[in-house]
Amino acid sequence: MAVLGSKFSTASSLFFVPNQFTQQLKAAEAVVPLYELRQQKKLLESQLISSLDGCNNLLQIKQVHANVIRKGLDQCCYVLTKLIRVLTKINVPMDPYPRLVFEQVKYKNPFLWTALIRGYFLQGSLRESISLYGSMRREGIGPVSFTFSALFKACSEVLDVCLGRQLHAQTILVGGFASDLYVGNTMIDMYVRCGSLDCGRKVFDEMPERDVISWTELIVAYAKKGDMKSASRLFDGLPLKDKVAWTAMVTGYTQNAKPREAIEYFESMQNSGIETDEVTLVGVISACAQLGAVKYANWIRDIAERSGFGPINNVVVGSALIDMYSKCGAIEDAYRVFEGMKERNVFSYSSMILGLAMHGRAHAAIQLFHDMVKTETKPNRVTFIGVLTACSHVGLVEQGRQLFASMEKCYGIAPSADHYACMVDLLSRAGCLEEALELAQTMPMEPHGGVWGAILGACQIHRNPDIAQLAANHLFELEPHAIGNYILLSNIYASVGRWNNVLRVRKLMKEKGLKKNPGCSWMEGKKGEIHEFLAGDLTHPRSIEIKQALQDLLDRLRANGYQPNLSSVPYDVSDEEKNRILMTHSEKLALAFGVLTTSAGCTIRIMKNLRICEDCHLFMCGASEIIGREIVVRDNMRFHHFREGICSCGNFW
DNA sequence: ATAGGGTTAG
Repeated sequence: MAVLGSKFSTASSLFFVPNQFTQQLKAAEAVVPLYELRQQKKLLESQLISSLDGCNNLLQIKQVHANVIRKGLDQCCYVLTKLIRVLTKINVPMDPYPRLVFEQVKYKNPFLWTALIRGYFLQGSLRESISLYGSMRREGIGPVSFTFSALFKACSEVLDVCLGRQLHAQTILVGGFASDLYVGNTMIDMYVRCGSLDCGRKVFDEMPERDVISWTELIVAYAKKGDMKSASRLFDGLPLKDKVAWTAMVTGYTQNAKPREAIEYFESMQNSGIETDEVTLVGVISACAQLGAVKYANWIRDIAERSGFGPINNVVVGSALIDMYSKCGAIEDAYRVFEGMKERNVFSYSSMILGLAMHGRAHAAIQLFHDMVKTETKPNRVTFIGVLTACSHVGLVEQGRQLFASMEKCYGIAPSADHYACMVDLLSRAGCLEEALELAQTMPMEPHGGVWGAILGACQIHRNPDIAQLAANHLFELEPHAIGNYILLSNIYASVGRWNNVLRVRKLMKEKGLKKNPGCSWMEGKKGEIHEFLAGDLTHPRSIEIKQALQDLLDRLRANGYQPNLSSVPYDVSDEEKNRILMTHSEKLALAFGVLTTSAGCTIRIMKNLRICEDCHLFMCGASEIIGREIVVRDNMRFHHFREGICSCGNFW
């Protein structure tokens, strides 16, 4: 090949020596079979590599290795590098097997060296790894930037920032590598993954040359830390913004609970002519899920479908859409997406199960779980959270116990504190407060806020101020600033008329400088605009009409047997005053507005920032019957579908 | 070959 190459390697041979032209042709003919041979070898290599990719045990790898030797590729660094990497992946000790593979190659390239160095490193033989790095240098092979990239990658995998720093020093010592773009980028990534964002930033600032990857790495790091200000400042300075960088911003805002900004960035991204892919879509879909607005939900779904990443063929987009529609209150749409998907994985099932549970369709959720385990998709910890939540919302204590027991026995999943929290929730809601308390006190790990919070919540349903105080004591330690716990405890005391205790809790809140969140409800208008209602607030332009509509509703409800639940007012005031306060609750204002502005037969959808109170719940039940409409309320916990006087939660929330 | 992604309960 080298001989042939030299024969027509210069232009002069072609143009100035005519009698060589025929030689050229002959040479070309000779090249063709060689070329084919090369293609064949390439094909063979890639076949062997993909079969190595499919290996997950030593025996399979050894078979492929035998095949490699039979085909005469026992000196091919490309394939053997892969072999060593696969052996590393399944944790085969570097000595002796991978080491032997390495030794048998006469001309080792830097990739092969690096594979072995990385292998030793990942298996904890740091010294061997460093000494190999020394031998490599003595043999005059590198290091190449790739070696450092691999080593930094290894550092970030084992989160060893100390060694990372030493290697960083090496890159400067050896000379030149600290300014290499690849090395720099992997260094940034290493520091960032190890939690040293500032060091990553320093590397970035000192790099003589940066590319969009360097920028994006840092943007993501700032976003993950919750510092969107720094992230967006960097992004603004980025000269060439590509798809990944834009997506990092969209997703960053989503992950920091800023859905409107995420959607804004997505729109600017589209306006800049950057194409959308599935990763971007997933970020925006999550943002729409947080917004909870059906209008946006349909908007992004359309975009997904038009861009060729629709839910039918794309399992990730599909799963995100299921979650989004559930959180927008459109559980039917969520189910239609689920049904239409060609492929479903554990995310799709878990999202659907959680969605059904959130909407009070517990039996459907449990049924879906049983359907799921008949398929090849194995449930994971999140799936169990979903199905246990479902049990708890309909009070299926026995079924919940069985499922909980089956986690470890049938699926090899050790219950986590969160799963215990579900069980405690299930028991305490069902009225077994003592048993729930005992489980919280005997569970194998320290109970977290979720566990005590479940008990506290159930104490309101079952009017048990003593256990409530006990749970609250734990909560005040674990979450001293979570205002909801204080309010809940005070409401529990209020509901049984222990006003002294109510005052004590209020005083505690005051001492800690905690202020009650005002209740707030909102509705999506016909054009997608948001109408917001604060408790007791009459600043809406149509508040006179709203007040009148609410009064009409109240009169009709009373005529139908509704009696206001006065214990929902946590103040020690007259019954008359209690009656008045109840009618200022924000969800009632929103309901009256909904009655005024939507046409008959149309579902009224209300969102609320706090948990719906008992009286409003009762009121909604009655209203759904009287006006003959479905009312959907999303409170901070879950969805309530009120239809013909009955709520999907079975008065159990 | 170094950058971006979906489900979590009170």
